Amino acid sequence: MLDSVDAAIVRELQNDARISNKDLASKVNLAPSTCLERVRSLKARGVLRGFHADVDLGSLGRPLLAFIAVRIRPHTREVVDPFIAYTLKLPETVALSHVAGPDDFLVQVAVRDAAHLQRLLLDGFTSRREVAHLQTHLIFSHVHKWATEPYGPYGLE
Amino acid sequence: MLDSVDAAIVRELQNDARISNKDLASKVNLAPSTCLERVRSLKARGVLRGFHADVDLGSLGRPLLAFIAVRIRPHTREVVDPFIAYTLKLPETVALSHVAGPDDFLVQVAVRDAAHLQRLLLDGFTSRREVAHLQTHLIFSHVHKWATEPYGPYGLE
DNA sequence: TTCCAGCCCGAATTATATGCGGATCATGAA
DNA sequence: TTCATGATCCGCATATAATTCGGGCTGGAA
Repeated sequence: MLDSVDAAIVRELQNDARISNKDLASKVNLAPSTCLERVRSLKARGVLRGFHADVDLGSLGRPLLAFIAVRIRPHTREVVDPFIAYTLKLPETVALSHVAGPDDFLVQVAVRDAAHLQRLLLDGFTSRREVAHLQTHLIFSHVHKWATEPYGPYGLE
Repeated sequence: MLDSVDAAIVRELQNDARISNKDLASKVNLAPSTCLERVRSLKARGVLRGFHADVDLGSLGRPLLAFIAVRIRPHTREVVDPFIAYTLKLPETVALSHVAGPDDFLVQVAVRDAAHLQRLLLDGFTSRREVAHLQTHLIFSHVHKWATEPYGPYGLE
């Protein structure tokens, strides 16, 4: 379990993963050496899974975001697993969720423009036999909340 | 625009935002001092927006993920803006997308369990006057692809 | 009480980050 | 072609930071 110091470390690293160990230690009131051990422990325990740059997709030539809701038929492991592997290999794919409900997957994609999206849909999805239904949701704006508060012992909810 | 060295730097920082400047420089074949300047420039130009730890939500007591598709009525700025602000303040909210289509918003939430989700839906959403329709999609699995390849000059697509 | 595990700290040692002067190179004007 | 200009890069010197390690403190078990 996480104690309050772990929670503080996690929060700071969610806010700024490139903070120096020294500054991090100072923010959570630990000596740098101790802080370093804490961070290592959090990584070892799988709490901290990685550190990633948040990049402006427009600068990468992919300013348009969309969700693609996909229904797969048949919804069996033999079909689902390859579909997941395939989708994750598409350069346009940003995130993939396997969900419950009428739709089976929600694929978040980043593309250059509408024409690119159209090509992706036609060539990348509807052309596949297992894809039974598609619905596209253009994304006007998207906000990711990088910091998530712990729920339970250290949350008050 | 990004040249190929910028693209390489961005890719490395997407993979590991806590890489040392020295190691990063070595990976992209630059001197550390030059690499530092490149990274600063990428931040200044808004290409690198931030660096964030990827945290295991289960460790934070929120192992259950869901999308909540929300329809708002009326869909006017006077109603939409406060709804966005409200939703982003909920501790359960992880991401919020304003989308085109029958649904107006897709809210990604992280909760402790089904009961928590139910409470969130009833007290946090359906109780609000502007919320006309809700549909919840439990997320069985979710994969985020941290690295996105540039599209255009440096992509081959 | 004694031992031990779990945490924490500070000092010393390495390693890294950063500021700067100056070299190199592509470009475009004369 | 020649020269000025700006952009980019590098290496070195110095300031900072990361990391290791020995040891102290505390609470619980025996």
